[in-house]
Amino acid sequence: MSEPEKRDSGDRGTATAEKPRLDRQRILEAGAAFIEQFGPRHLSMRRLGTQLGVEAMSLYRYVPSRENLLDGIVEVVIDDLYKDPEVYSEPRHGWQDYLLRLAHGLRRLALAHPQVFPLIATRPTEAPWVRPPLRSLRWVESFLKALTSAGFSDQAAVDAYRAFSSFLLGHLLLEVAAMGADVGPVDEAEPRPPKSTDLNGYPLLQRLQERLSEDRSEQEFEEALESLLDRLEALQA
Amino acid sequence: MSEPEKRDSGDRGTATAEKPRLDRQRILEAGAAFIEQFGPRHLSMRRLGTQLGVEAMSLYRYVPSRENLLDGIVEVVIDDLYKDPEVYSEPRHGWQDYLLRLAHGLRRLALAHPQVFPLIATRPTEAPWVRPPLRSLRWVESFLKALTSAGFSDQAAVDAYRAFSSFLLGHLLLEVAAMGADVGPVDEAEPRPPKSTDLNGYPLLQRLQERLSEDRSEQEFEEALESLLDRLEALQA
DNA sequence: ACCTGAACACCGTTCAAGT
DNA sequence: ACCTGAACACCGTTCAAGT
Repeated sequence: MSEPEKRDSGDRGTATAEKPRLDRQRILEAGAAFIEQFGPRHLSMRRLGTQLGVEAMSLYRYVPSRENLLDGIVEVVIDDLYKDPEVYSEPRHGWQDYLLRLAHGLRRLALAHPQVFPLIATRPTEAPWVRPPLRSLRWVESFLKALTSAGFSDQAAVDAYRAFSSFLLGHLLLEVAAMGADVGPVDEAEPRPPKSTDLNGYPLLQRLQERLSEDRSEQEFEEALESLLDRLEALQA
Repeated sequence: MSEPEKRDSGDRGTATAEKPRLDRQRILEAGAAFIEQFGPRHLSMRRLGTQLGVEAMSLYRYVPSRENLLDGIVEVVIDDLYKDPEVYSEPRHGWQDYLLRLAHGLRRLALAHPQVFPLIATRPTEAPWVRPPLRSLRWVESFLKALTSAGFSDQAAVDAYRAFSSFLLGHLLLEVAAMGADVGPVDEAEPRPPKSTDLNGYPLLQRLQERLSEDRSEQEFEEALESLLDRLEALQA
């Protein structure tokens, strides 16, 4: 009780700091942080081990493989969606409000984790009809409940679910890609040279290059989302 | 002239067959075929070399790196779009017809190369405003030309380009993923166990599972595309 | 000119061994 | 119970050497 917690070795000055102890959750969180910092391509069992002050082989006590590690990281990050106080898992002010909140919550999540989001969007899911970026039985159930309760037929609710997933996937993937995220493999070693593309022979690209480079992602998202909701409204019984 | 083309060694029965000779185009095509057969994760310089009856090191005479190889494969596959006789690079029957043909051409391409498409969708492009799945200055120019010529303002043409890319990316990525494609890393070694997910506690998923598993991708695509065109029509000056 | 062997610095993963 | 050292079968990439 009275003994201060200090071992004879003191702090050994390992890679990042003296970390408390290994467990699955800590490994997954460290993995997410690693990917956000260096990109998914740089995540190796060995480097993650070093980051945690441990040999790579120790990770296998908690994580059966690198693939499973990546799946776990995706889960850990997507868990934030359940914690987002602005996102409801069942509608409180109508289905449109529910969908708007869900869409905005996912967008916040993507922007907060631009390097991890491509994994959320592209890792295989447990069943083919569990579509990214929703990815979990729980959210699909929640989605279908919200819409059928609001008067959508079974088929209309399923169609809405598909349209909603495609919409989010396309928009958010392109948005994080534009942030320079690691959508697929990338080299962050080279910070992307200015790369002044040669636009000779492309008069419209020359004329519109400034407009093309403007960041209109927020307006884009809001307008497309609104248009999607209008379309879904037409599906309602 | 009279000599039959046969060397003293005869056919040595290498990996796939006695291939003519190495050059970049042949390597890229073999790479595309390899990915379509085994998935991107299994493509290594060494295995591709073997497939071509050559040591891995020989590839480096034509391809500076694996990254460059992947980029080249994407280009080779997307070149099919230029060869598609149903896709016009400039409008012949109005901008809607042009966009419909372009969208359908890309969908055909995705369905013909389900394993390569995720690379088309996720590899970094040469400029951030060159968005997948269009990916090339030439097509972006073509797109913007078609719309501005049809009376779209510069800003409206750019907005339409963005909406069109997001739409295609979301739909086609989810469609090939549902085909079991390698959207991100995957193990094709295991042919995906039946994986009868436990739906206890998810009453709607239970009730809707059949509907959720139905393939409605074509109708989905057509309806969403039509709705997109309606939306773009409203942007026109 | 074109391909290869050997080498380097990495991987993921297993397993007997240490504490 | 938890971590490690050594080993295996792979990687991508370089380069001097072979034909």
